[in-house]
Amino acid sequence: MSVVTRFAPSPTGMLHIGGARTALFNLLYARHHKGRFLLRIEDTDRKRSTPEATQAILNGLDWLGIKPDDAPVYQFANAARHVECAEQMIAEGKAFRCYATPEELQARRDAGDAARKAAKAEGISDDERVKQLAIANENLAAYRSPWRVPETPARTDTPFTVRLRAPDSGEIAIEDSVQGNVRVDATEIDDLILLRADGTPTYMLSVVVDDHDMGVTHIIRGDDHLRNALRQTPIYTAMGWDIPTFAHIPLIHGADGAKLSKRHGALGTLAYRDMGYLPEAVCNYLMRLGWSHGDKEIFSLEEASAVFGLDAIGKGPSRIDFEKLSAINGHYIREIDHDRLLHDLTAELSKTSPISPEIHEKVARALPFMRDRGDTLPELTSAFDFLITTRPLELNKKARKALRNEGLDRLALVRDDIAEVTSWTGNELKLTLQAICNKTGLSMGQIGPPLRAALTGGLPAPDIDQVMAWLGKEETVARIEDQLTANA
RNA sequence: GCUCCCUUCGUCUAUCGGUUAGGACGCCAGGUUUUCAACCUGGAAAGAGGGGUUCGAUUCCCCUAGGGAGUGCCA
Repeated sequence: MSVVTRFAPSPTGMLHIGGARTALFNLLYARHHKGRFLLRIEDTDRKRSTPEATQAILNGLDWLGIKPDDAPVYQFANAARHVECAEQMIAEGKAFRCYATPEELQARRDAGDAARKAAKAEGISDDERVKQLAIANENLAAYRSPWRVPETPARTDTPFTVRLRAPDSGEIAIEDSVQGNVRVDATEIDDLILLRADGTPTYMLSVVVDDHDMGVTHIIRGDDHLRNALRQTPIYTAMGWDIPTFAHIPLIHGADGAKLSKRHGALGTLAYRDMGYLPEAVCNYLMRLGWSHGDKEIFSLEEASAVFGLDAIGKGPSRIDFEKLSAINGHYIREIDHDRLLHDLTAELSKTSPISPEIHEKVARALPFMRDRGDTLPELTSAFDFLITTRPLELNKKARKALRNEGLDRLALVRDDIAEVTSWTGNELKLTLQAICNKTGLSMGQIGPPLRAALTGGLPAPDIDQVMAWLGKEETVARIEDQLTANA
């Protein structure tokens, strides 16, 4: 049987980093088994689902390079089918109509909670406490069965929900590829609601029906759904369907170990793009969060899918670490295609002010030698400041110091020889500087600093001969002249 | 509260009863050096605690502590 996986987000917000990783794992698993990876938008909550959120999710996946093998399925479009299944379960006595109102249900829950709290708060004997707890639990258990109406009388006058008739006794168990064998007593599983009072299907029903209809064989999702897997298996059983393989992966936490919040990184995936991260870096980082393959750190999607397996996923939650994300991003900044990096870089540069064709050309020339000067696009961008800055240069403290007294003399000393260079290449300029050293008896340590100060204003920059080559003769000489005249 | 799950350097992780407990990020030191990076070399850094099982436990079992998830007519 061919593997089918799916990613099933609900369109109520951005595609956050945890969702992206879940999608990634599903993709990787399907690829590894030469199966199919599908996307389903779980929009059954009409109040909270928005088209904007759907688009944001689609865009986020697209940016990461996570492409489903088929058009997305919109869950709400299958509502009629879901209702049909619920009705079949009613007809077969596997589901029932429940006439309890939300208020009644809440009252029951409150009563149970209150009794339990009271038992805990008051200083009472163990015997008494056990008794009270028993009463409280009985109250809670009571909310399973009293509303079961076997004959399902036609009571159209009262609103009702449709509930699954969950097993009353025994054990419900799933064999989870990540969590292992998870079993729970049947009394722990409630008669979950299949159809709301307004007749619409709930998530619980819809996922099961859609997963079955889409032929999903492996459900890989966050472990906040582990409990749901236990609750959903009775639906599969009631419908006489095969239960798919589950794999509940641990959630991602913020750097402080707490649940991911807006503060940490529960940002939309696209926010990472805007922060200057490359999609392959985000993918790579996400893959390694909770999954590993020996000591290997760098994976392309292809490399990862070749070796991906559920058994290598850890059970504990992992924390997001932006330092490491940046380091991996740096790796990819050094690796990706020149034109693409140039494109991204100029886009980043243009954010502050539009750049001229001349500057663009200089940046393009310098880029191959500048790649290791930043792990993210903004960092890399600022490394080009010395090139982009306009005359007259503003000198920082260090540069001013380098251009005092003998520094200025030395600058004057090199000016003519540099101005006479005809073949304006880094190599030629390097030789020129060496020749000046030989001629004057000065060292690079003596002529370098003032020259650098004049050319960069003190901004960080690579080798001075390269700097001159990229600036071009005209700009180089002009920057030197600026300092000589300003300090004359 | 209850149910279920988890626990190796600060972080991500390797180890599938016997290792000087390995790698990566970060950190520290040194080297290189005309600035700042990069780069190279080296270093510090971990089995939550307590009981078992075993010739031998990070590894298997139990307890405790800590953390997480769930407990909706949300998904």
